[in-house]
Amino acid sequence: MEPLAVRAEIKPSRGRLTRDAIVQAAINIIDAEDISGFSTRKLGKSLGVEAMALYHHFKNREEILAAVAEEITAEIIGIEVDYQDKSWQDQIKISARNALNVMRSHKGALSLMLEHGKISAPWMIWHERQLAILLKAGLPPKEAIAAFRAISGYIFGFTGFEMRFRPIMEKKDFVNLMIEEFKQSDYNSLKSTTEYFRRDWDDQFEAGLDLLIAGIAAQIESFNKV
Amino acid sequence: MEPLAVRAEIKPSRGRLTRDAIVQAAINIIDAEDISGFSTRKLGKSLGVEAMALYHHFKNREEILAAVAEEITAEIIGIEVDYQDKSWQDQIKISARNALNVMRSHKGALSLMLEHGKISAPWMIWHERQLAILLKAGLPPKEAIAAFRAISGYIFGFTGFEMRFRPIMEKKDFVNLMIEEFKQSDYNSLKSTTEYFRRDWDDQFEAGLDLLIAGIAAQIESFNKV
DNA sequence: ACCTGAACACCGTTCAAGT
DNA sequence: ACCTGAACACCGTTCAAGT
Repeated sequence: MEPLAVRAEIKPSRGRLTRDAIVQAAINIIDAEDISGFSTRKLGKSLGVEAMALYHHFKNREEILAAVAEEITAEIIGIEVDYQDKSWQDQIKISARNALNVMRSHKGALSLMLEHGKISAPWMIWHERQLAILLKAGLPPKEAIAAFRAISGYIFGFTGFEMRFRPIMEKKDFVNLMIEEFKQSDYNSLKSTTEYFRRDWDDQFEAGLDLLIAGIAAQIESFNKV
Repeated sequence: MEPLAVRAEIKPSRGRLTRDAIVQAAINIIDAEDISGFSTRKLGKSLGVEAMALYHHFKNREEILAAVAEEITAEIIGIEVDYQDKSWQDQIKISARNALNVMRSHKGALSLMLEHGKISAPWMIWHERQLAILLKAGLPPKEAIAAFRAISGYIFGFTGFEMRFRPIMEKKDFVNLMIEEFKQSDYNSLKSTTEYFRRDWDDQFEAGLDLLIAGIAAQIESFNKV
């Protein structure tokens, strides 16, 4: 009979690794160090395991990153509360803001989704919910898809730019650098707006969304008239 | 005196490498093999040079990729023709379509810009031109920036999704797979629209842009009324 | 079934050395 | 000034072996 101590040491390391634990550890690394700081070897180490152990749960690195993208998509749709009593405009706004907030908490989320995202269950739920809102609001299928793509494109595009450029624009010397840059140029439109670029990201996000919603509302109205 | 043949062999390899040549070679690799297939060693080999020679022209891999992102941004704004006689709506549409076309010809462009893009000269020209159109159309600075961000966000977000999901959706068995997937679900909105998803990308891009333009036009009108 | 160790082919980057 | 060769610390992944 073997000493219990040894069994006790080995037992908890048996089957300890799960897909969920791996995905969570991967998200932690990517949040802290960006995608460029992610490696299967680091991931293994953070789980107290050799990197090769991961291959028992995932086919390869690509599949791990696809699972991370799916998990973040699940986070985006998961925090959506019941809002059936709200107008379609408010429903669009609430889910858009949720998406923005989740992406803000995972800086590399968008690149991850664009490079490794699959058509996953949460991704389909996102489609389903947005389409349901737009169809119920009165858009025919074809127009609903165009509106859906416009909204999703805007949300993720805006977020992508914010993630990349906001830190640069919010640096103390950004405006001075730009003014210096513009001195010998004729970038008059940029000159007159530079100061606004670094402020009010939340308001700007909402304002852009309102433009889109106004366009959609006008289209719904035109359909109702016929 | 040394034999000329040797000098002739060595001479053309002296100063052969330029930043432009490196960037072009990098674009070729990324277009053909995606970002994941890019390495400084491959890049060197494609130029007939050791990878370490690149370090004389660029500080590191990151700087090469930033230069690639800048070059593609230059392509996006470079093909914009003179359109001063068009309406602001058409000017927005033409430049949006140009951006879409360039991104279509460089599959990995968006990820590249979001991960390695800097506030470069062509990037500023893009801002300047779009803002000039919107300011001239009648928007105050703050609203012009919101509209600019909405348009740019939409263009790049839509394009990002198209690059990632269009190839998947256009596969022959996509609709069947989705129908199979939906059989035991209540994704009713998706069910009724699945077929539309794979078609008419150009029309959908235009339709989404029209929604945004309609919203902006309404806002301009409201400013004119005051 | 689940994990390790050794190995392979590949990375980015440095540094001293060559011309 | 521009490029190479050797070296270093890292990759992703495979495979046979351990429990």
